[in-house]
Amino acid sequence: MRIATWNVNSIAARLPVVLRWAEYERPDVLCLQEIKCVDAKFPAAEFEALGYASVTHGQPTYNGVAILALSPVDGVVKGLPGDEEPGHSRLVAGTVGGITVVNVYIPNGSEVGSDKYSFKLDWLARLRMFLDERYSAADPVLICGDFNVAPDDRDVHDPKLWDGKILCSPAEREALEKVREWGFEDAFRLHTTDGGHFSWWDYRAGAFRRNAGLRIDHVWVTAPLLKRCASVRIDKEPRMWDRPSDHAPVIAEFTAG
DNA sequence: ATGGTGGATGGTCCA
Repeated sequence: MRIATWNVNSIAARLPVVLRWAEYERPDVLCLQEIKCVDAKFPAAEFEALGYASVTHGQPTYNGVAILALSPVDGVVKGLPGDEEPGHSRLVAGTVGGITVVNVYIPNGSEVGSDKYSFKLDWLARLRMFLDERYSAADPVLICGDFNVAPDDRDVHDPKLWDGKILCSPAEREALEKVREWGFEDAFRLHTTDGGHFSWWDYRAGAFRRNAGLRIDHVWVTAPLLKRCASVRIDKEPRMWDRPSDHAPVIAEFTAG
C-alpha cells in the first residue's frame, strides 16, 4: 500500500503533470492540497480514467483538498470542526484499505505575529482537538499534507536565514508538536535522519536549482502503521518538469497489515 | 534589490 501527498498549487494548472505522475507512480492513495477549485470543477473523470475515485473538499480560488484512491474511501470527513462558514477547505479524511487517512493543508501563516499566523496556531490547536474527538492512536491512522512547518533545522536549507521566520518559528513548531503528541511519528524520519531533504522550493530566485528548500510536506503515522512503514521518499522528478508545482510529492509505502 | 515567480483573477490576494 503506497500513500502519497502533494501540494499541486491548482489542479487546473497542474493536471498534465499530476496525471503523468499518477500514471507512472500509481500510488494507492494520492492526497492533494491547494486544488484551488470548487468540487464541481475538479477533473474527476480524468482521474477516473486511471482508476481513481475522487473525494474532494474544494472552495473557489483558494485552498481545497482531495483524496484520490484506487479502492473505496469510507467514513469521509470534510472540513475541520470549528471552521467558520464558509470555512477554508483545508481538511478531508477517510478510511481506505483499513488505514484512516487525514489529508490537511495547514495554513501558511504569512508572517509571524500576523492575523494569519494566529489563525494558523488556532487551526493547529483545533486539529489536535479533532483528532482527540474523532480517532484513536491505537488504530492505523495516517496524517499527511502540506503542514507549512519545517519541524527542525535539518528540514531547512539555511537555518540561520530562516531562524524565527514563518514555517520555522518556535510557536508554530510547538503547535505542530502538540498534534504529533496525539500519537504520531514522522514516517520520513524513521528511515532518514540527515538534513538536506526538502519538499518545497520557492519559485523565485532559482531556489530549486540551489536546493534552497524546506521540508514542509509530511506523512505522519500512528504506532500500528509505524511498524509497517517500509519507506518514505520525496520524488523531486516532477519538480523538474514543465510548469511544475513548487512542491514535490512524498510517497510512503506500507507492508500488509 | 523589502525584490524575485506563479496561480486565480480581472484589483489584488495568496503563497
